[in-house]
Amino acid sequence: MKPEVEFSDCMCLSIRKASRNITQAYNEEFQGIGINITQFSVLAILFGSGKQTITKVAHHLGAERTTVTRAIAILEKKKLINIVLGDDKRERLIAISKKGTEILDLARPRWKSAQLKIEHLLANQIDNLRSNLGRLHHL
Amino acid sequence: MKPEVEFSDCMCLSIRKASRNITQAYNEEFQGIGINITQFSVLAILFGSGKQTITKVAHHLGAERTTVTRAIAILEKKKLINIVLGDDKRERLIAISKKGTEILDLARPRWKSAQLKIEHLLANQIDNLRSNLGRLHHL
DNA sequence: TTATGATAAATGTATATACACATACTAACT
DNA sequence: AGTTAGTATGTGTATATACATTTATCATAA
Repeated sequence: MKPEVEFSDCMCLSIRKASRNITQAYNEEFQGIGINITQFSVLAILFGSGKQTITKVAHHLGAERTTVTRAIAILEKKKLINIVLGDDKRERLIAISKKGTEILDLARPRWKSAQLKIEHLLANQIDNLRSNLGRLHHL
Repeated sequence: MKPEVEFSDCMCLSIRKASRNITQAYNEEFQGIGINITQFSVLAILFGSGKQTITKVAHHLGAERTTVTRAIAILEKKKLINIVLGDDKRERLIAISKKGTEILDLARPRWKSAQLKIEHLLANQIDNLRSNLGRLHHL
């Protein structure tokens, strides 16, 4: 009765598929706002935690630093952030701009709408899912 | 007692982070094999379900068609697949090659090892997680 | 002060992802 | 046959992701 591990059960496939689905769902909500969920995430962190280095933003997001570097470049091009050199001149300190705050205000209810759809879909399973996703950080 | 929806609870962030973690875990197992988990997925589908169009591979993976087009191009460059025109000349039929089968054989135990690590980590929660990820396909 | 090791960040390269658009072919209707 | 709608795929562009390497700066020991 040994349970065979089947490729069709690949957890990597499952989670990547779910990740694509969710990302698209959020991005659909953001249609016409001028930012996507990735950019929203960065702006929300900057708004909530204030001016900080790219490395710290990456930690907040749980993302690779160089990935965040590229995201920051996009936000800079869109004038949604301001960048200044730190006292430590290796650092670049990133802060949300006025325009960034305005767009963030526009985007917040869209985010909430997407989030509520998922919470509704998952109903009582949401904390469970969150907890299980959390375990995967220990890989 | 209204539960406020907080950005720190963003499901999109959680799942994308988990997706990155898992993908990296699988890819670490694949070190030195010459393929990554994405390529493994495509080869495994071709091996299991035989020669088929790009569109069908995309359906199997639950991925965007054009994403699969790019993945197929990489596998072709690596000589891990063979491509022939279908009777319907719009179609390109993709089949795993001899070299592809050999690498798949090498990769299978690596995949299983990564998969077992996750199943072990999640223990009795695995079916639960799978089921919850499945629900997200209805977005 | 200089040499050295550590840290912050950028860049090069490859791949993953999505969407809009273009192309080629098929099928079906007239 | 000619038109037209639908289908399979490719390509352009933008962004996301990861890893290796490089550059600039800082901190510290000699």
